[in-house]
Amino acid sequence: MDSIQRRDIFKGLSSDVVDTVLKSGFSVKLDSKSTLFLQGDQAKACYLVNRGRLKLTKLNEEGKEVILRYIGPEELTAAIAVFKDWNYPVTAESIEETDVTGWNKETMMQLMRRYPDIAINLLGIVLERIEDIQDRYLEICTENVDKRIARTLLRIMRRAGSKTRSGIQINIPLSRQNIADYSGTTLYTVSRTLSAWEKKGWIKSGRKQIVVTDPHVLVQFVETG
Amino acid sequence: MDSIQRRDIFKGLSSDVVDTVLKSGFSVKLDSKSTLFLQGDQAKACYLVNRGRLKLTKLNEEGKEVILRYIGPEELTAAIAVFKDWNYPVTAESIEETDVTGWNKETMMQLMRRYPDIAINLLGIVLERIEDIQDRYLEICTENVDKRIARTLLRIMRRAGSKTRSGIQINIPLSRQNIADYSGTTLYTVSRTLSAWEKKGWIKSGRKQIVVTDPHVLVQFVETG
DNA sequence: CACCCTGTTTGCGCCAGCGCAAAGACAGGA
DNA sequence: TCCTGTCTTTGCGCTGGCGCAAACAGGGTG
Repeated sequence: MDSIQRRDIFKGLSSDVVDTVLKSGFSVKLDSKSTLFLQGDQAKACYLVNRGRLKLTKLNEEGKEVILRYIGPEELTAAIAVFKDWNYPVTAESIEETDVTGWNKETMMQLMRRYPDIAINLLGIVLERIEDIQDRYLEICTENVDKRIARTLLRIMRRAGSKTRSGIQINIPLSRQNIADYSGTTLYTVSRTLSAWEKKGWIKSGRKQIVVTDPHVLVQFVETG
Repeated sequence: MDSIQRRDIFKGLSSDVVDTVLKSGFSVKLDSKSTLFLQGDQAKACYLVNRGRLKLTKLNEEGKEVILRYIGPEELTAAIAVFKDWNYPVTAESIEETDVTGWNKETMMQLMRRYPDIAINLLGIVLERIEDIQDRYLEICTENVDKRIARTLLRIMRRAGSKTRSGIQINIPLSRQNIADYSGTTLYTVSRTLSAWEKKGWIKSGRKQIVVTDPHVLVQFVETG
């Protein structure tokens, strides 16, 4: 799934062109827990994360939330903003200090026409995202909670994990509620499930932090019963 | 959601160019219930439906199925095929006699480089699809079955409904199982739910066919409790 | 050090929705 | 016309997961 390299957006472009493109964007610095854009707002710009991390969430009418994705360094979000009068379908909020580069609608459209590779790269990125969400849609339709929680941990681990002596550490502050919002369940169920796994020695978890001590057995778990 | 017009893929192109593009594709004719491509196969081409309709489905390891989308005339599918060595993430099967135009990987890539508008249009199409699936993902995470079934009917109705004296008829043969696979539930639950709505006069249904007699009250139902 | 705030755990009861089983309904073919 | 295969309905019992409530844990702050 991570077949696409980071900084994909510039793949195939000469460094001169990359410079030009970067210069045509604008820079935004965010504290932790601040909002880059809000679901429903008129979409004005798309963004590349340079440092830090964004959380993309979506709310329904009653205020229930799901997490669609975390966007880390060298990743892009809000490609939607390139088109017409669409609104942001999600909310983007920083979960730590974050720097991003933004391009507004017209700029990005001009860039894509001048450098078709940008449009093509963007297409590749969006296609990768669609695969991810389709996979998750299938999972939530067909698999029970335990497996979905396991898949959530593995997913996030792969994109934001680092090897330590005791296992693979997830470098995002993840509360039980966050995991629930990502897996389509509740904080209670996540807590119970993680407790069970901790007893089995599959993971070690503290407040808002998780170490997957035995990734292999977790993978086994999602693949077999 | 249907803000994007059909035949979007050619938007902004002169009719000469459209001709060229169409000529560079190949034509495929399918009987009803035949497979255009299979999930997991190496992705070789993307397709535009000229006549008929495709059903896009995705299976998990245990053989459980979800329906991701129906692809009707003037709509495109398998944009994924444009890139590298990806495999089809879904299966496309005709649900009636269907004619499609296909472009293989290299051809499409050349076309996009020559006519950036094609890449841009494709991007727009894929972005629309991602919004749709994200909406559905949110729904299945946060809403109960009845609402999801209602939304499914409305969705399909909007894309494949025609006005008749008794209401809006859905022009796709939809079994209870199909609706279940689209809504993330079971055929039993769909059957019970539709029975209830039929008693209330919201819909009229026969074997594999549905007429929404009162679309307005259905909309009301999904929006309020 | 004490306090508070936020996050986590766990017991308990409940119910939405699942899924078997069996009957019923309809379409198309012979 | 009857028969067969597919689709649909409905009764019934069960259970996975929800969600309240209440206790617990631990980091940060004054």
